Amino acid sequence: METKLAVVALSALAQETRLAVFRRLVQAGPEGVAAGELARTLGVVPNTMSAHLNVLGHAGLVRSRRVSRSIFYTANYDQMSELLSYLVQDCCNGSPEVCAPLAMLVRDAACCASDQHQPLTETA
Amino acid sequence: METKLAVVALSALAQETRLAVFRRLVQAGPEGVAAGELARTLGVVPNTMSAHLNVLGHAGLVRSRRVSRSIFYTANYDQMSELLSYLVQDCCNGSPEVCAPLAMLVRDAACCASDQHQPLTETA
DNA sequence: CGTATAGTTCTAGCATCATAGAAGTATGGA
DNA sequence: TCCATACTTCTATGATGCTAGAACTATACG
Repeated sequence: METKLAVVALSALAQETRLAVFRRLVQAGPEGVAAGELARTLGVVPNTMSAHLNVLGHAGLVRSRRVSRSIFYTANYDQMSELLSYLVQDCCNGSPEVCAPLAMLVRDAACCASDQHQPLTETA
Repeated sequence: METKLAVVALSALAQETRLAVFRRLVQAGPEGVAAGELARTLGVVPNTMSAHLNVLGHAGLVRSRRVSRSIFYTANYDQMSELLSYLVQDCCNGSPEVCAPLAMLVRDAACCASDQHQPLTETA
């Protein structure tokens, strides 16, 4: 990840409402949550929520898809993983063999994420 | 980690100079880097750098210690781990068995960090 | 004590961001 | 076509943040 994009992503998360939205979407999984429900449950007027979602989307942290009249937002796990990787990257330069696996794990944080692999909901 | 603190930490990292400083300190390891050297190498005047370091310190992301006339700053790996944990926490609520180990790994990101355990440099 | 080095605090100006009212766009149903 | 629902875009205002000049504090050394 590039520095500028990392700053944009961190700025997007550095706001109480947006951070709450993002974590809610992370927890919600691939199905996502409608913009209206996010606004309602977080006590924010729709236009403000829309502005926040726009910021998160511009940072690549969320994606949206229209379902009838609602617009569902989902967390972009890949982007989140890249951001985490960027933060721990080259951690403790002296002992990379310790941090390398961590970075890989973080990179694999695309759990139940992209459409390429299944959510693994059957194990529960 | 509490929401407010997470926002403060993310805000601290959501700025180009501060993000560069933090990553440099993450890479530098336990020894840290002097404030003056950070200012010089990143092309920032000392007082501005001091302000940035103050923000990072207030967020708990860095610690400082005086060595003669210089003040050395080090990354607080524990706080970083907590922040990463906070972001991936409860990821994909449907399949926690996938994300739980990830969260634990991130929590253990205190590699070569605190004075409690060794850097494990012998594996190389 | 006097001077140089290393950082910090004070202060002010400029820029960016968060918020919400009002208006506009898109979908669904009668 | 007409209306209701669901979001978004436009706009303006108040708040917060970044930056750097100037002055201040702390350490080192002769």
